[in-house]
This record gives sequence, C-alpha cells and structure tokens, in this order.
Amino acid sequence: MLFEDKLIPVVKNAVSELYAVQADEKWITFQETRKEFEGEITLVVFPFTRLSRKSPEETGKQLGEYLQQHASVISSFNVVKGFLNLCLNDDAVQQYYHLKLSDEQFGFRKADEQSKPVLIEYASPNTNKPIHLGHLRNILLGFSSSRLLQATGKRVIKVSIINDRGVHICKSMLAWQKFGNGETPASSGMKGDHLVGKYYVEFDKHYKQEVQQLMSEGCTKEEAEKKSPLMTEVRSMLVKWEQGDEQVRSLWKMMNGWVYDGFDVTYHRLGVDFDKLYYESDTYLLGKKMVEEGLQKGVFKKKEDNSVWIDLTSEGLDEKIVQRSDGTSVYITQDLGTALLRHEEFDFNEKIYVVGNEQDYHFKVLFKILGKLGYEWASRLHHLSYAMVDLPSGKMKSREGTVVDADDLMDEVVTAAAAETQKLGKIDEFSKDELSKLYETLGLGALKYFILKVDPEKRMLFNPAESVEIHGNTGPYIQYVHARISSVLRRAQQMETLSGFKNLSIAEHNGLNAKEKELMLFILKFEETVQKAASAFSPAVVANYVFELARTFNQFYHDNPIIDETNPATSLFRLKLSQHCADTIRKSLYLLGIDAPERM
RNA sequence: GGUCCCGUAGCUCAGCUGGAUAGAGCAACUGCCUUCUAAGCAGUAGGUCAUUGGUUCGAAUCCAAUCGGGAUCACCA
Repeated sequence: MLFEDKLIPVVKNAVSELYAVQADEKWITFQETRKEFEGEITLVVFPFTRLSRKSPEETGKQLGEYLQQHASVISSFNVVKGFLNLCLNDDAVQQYYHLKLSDEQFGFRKADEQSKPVLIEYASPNTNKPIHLGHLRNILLGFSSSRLLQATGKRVIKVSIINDRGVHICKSMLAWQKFGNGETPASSGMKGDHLVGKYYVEFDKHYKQEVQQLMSEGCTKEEAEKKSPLMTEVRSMLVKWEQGDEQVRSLWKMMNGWVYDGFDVTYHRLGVDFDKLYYESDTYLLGKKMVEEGLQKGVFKKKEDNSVWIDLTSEGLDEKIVQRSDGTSVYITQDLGTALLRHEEFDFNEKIYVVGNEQDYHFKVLFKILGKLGYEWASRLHHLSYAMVDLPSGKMKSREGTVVDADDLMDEVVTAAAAETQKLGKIDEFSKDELSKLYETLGLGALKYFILKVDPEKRMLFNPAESVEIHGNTGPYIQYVHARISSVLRRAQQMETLSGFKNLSIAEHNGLNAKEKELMLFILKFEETVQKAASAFSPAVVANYVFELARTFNQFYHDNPIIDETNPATSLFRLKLSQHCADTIRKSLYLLGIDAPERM
C-alpha cells in the first residue's frame, strides 16, 4: 500500500501516546478507500477500540486528529463507522510522484549481475505434434513470468526441455516411412511440425484398423494392441534408436529437424524465446548415478526384481519407482538428473518449472526426493502449476480432433483484428507493412491478454469468439489507450507552446482534481503490482492492473482536456501525466509479452 | 477409495495475508461524437459469494463437513 511505510510509524506513535500501549503492527491494516467515500487511504480502527475503550467513531476521530497533525502526507480525514478515511495531501502526492517517476525505469529493478540466476523452464513440447492451445497457456505464462522475475531484479535464464525421443516420435517416423512417399515440408509446403503431426495421426489411423481387424479375428483388445504389426515395428524402431542404428537415427534427425523449424516459426510469431534448449535424448540417461547414490544413502531401496523405489508413505505420499527392474530410467529419474545437471551448470538460486497441474504430484515427489538426497537447493525449486484450458465444447482431446492448433489460432485472431480495424477505418496513414504489423500486434495482444488475465491456477474456458473481442476487458482496449495517448503526445510535440513537455522534469500543478490524483496514485501502484505479481508468479495480477489503469485513464481523458486545456501549466502537467500513463501501460504490456502500438 | 485444485451476476473473470452496501467485462436496455482516436465515457438492470456448521467485534476470504466439477495415485511422459 502506498505511503504505508510513512504512516505505520505515526500510527504506532499515536497508539503509544494516546493509549500508552506499544502497538503491534498486526493491528494496523490500511486499505484503499472505497469510491463512495472521501479520501484515498483508510485505516481500519476496530482493532484499536479495546485500547481506547471508546466507540469506533470516537477512536477513529482521535487517531485521525493525531495523524492529521503528525503525518505530513495527510491533509484531512473523516470517519465512517469503524473506518478512518484519510485524504492525502496534494503536495505530498506530487512530491512522491515526481520522486518516483523521475526514474524512467520506475517499477523495474536493475538486475544484479553478481547474483545467482533463476532458471525458468517452460514450453517443453513433444516433437510428434504441433503446438496447441494448451502449450500456449504454458508458454505465455512462462515467458511472462520470466519478464516479471527480471523486473524484480533477478537474473533469469529461460530453458526448455524438448521431448524428442520415445515411442511417439517413432510412430510418426514409421508412418512417414510407410505412407509418406518422401514428402517433405519443402515438397508439400507444409510447416514441418504439422507435417510430422500429420503422420502421427496417420499412424494412429492405421494402427486402429489393425487392432479392429485383429479383434474381429477373436483377439481381445489388449492382445490386439500387443500383436499389431505396426506397433511391433514401432517398438523395434525404438530399440534400434536406442542402439544408435544409423538409418533410424538419421530419419529421426531429419524429422525432428522439420519439427524444430516449425516450432521456431511459432515461437517467433509469439514473440517468445529461450536461452538454452535441452533435448531429452541427451538427458534421458541422467539420474542413474543418483539412483546409485540414493541406494547407498538408504534413501531408495531395491526390490527383489531389481526395481528401485522410494517410500514416501510417511510424508503422506505413496511409494514411487525411480528405476525399472531392467535398469532403465523412468521419467522421474531423468528429472532428478536434469535438475542436478542444471544446478551444476548454472548454480541457480531458484528453479521454476512451468508445468500443468496434472503433474502436481510428480513435482511434489521430485522435490521430496532431491531433498532426501541431501541437495539443499531442493527447497528452492518451484512448480508453477497451471490448470487446464477448456473449450466451450468441453475438454480438448487430441484423439477427437478437438485440439486448437496454435498456428491456426494466431491466424484467426490476426484475421479478426484486421477485420475490426478495417471496419473502424482509421488506417489511411498506414503503409501496407505497417498495417500487417498492426494486425499482428492487435490479434496477438487480444489472444495473449485473454489467456494471461486468468489466474494460472484457475481452469480457464477458452471461448474463441471472446478471445478476439476488442471491447471491454481485452488486450486491444488497453492497446487503444496507449495509441490514444501516443496520438495526443504527437500532437503536443508539434505545438509550439507544448513541444517542450518531454524535457520537463517536473510538472507541478496547483490543486489536483480527483481524476488527476487518482491516476497519479494508480500509476504509482505499478511498482508494488510488479512485486506482487512476481512473487505470486501470476501475470494475471499485472493484466488486471493494466486494465484498471487504462480504464482510469479513459475516465480522466473523457473530461479533462489535455492539449486543449487553456491553462498552459495544467496542460503541461496533464501531458506529463498522460505520458507516464502510456509508459506504464507499455511496461505492463511488456511484462505480459504484448506490444503497445503507437497508432491504431 | 487416498491426496490435491476449483465452485463469486445469465456468461467470462477480479476480490481470498479476515474489515464498509461483494467489483469489472460481455450479453440486454438508455444517454453522450461539428471538440485531443467513440476500439471510448456515463447510466439502468442483474448476487443465498455451492450448502451447512464453527472461529471472530467482523467471514466471499480462515477451519470442518457435505454437494458439484477437475486432476492425480503407472516398471507412460
């Protein structure tokens, strides 16, 4: 809460002077004054009534008088029931505002290059199919969180682990060999990840036919799935891959290469990136040493069949296998290995895994095991869990073809943004290139905002129609305010009387009106919003803030002339305020990975 | 069945470290553009904060139980 540091000591003094008691900070709760009352900050007085032995109203009055006299930031007060509403002194607000906003980086902390980094892992796709809506929430969340962490002064390293090996990719490879007729992204004009995805589907189709066939010959479903010649071939392909068979490996490299090219296009269009990519084919064998180590330490135990387990029943969890009876590693073995590898590589302070909440249990176990193995950094691992994305038609299911493809989705939102923009027509001054860039900015702005505004741990409903909306609580609404302010600033720049405003370090103004003051206070709240969002790993906090900020500006704008204001001092003041507002919107959107257009 | 997450307006979501008469947006209805971008602003209407009990001066917020939705408990990843 703004000004809280200044007010808390005064409240403490008030309590000790008035009631001869040492005040506990827990008793002091400030909140924003509700709109219908006068003032900006409210102190809840109920906790003090037992000290004063007076009614809440009288206690409030006593405290209010004390604060008015002893806190320079308070100009007046009023008491409503048990609430002491404090009015901030205009001068104090202006002073504080100028102090804070004189720093162009207001709200962002500089990274300490000496500090240990924070690793954040997101995206982590499989290479057998293109990126879809579910990944999108992951990627946007991860990327935005990385910016949030950076803004709080942390050194951030963005990583991804690509699940590039296993049965799934063998299925695509086999289907391509059998039915592909040498088709390539170049020959078909298809994006590589989509092409490989097509053969994954193709495999499934033929495989199902085989299973049907076998079942009609009297097999049970399980038998049929085992006996299917295609599946048998896949399994032997996987074995060959593990043995390093040259033909299989080169096919694998080629097809994965197509997929990576496809992913790059998608990431680039989304505006996200990574500092380092890891491939599961390089890491899947890691972790075995740790199993050995764990056995020696007695953390794990071996069963008769040679499989290795950890017993977490005393922690309220179950027994968990960490190595198969044939000595091969499972998912969690690999994760143990990669965690250690990355700690050795980066000596990270924290590591954040952005992974869906269906893996909550997995990460609980993973962190527990690392802790038991004695790695002190295990306590600084964090699973940034997010809930699934639903469609109006229900769950997304790849088998039922209800998956929303990320590339298609981007096309749709951009097309919709283009249509809306053309309908409104304000685009005479735009070149063709500028226009297509604007459509991208707006379409992706709508999409990203729509996804990020929802708290990560809440399930979200993705309604395609709403995701391209441009009115109300949407990305384009916020972008619009930025464009609007930019337009005013451009005009001011051209006017002789106002053109110097950009160099104005301080634009004081006598007597703030309610909207001016509200806007200043709202801009000042940016700093604590960033901190709060980062510590909660929740871009939604920033999204909600910037929407409110945009709304507040529109209200201000509606009945406060800026360059049309006849008093030049007021005009300059409002220009400066508008500029700060645009800056803050741009910074907020930056944290969400959304661009802020100068014109729209 | 055990464990975990969620349940707020017709719909999508804020608010959750306890504080005032629970807020936005969409959809519906009504006003406001010869004036800095109307992708806007203002207003009307819409609520048993799933239910019940508990803690408290005070509960959407904390605790317990119940109901509803989801996830997870693989020698899959």
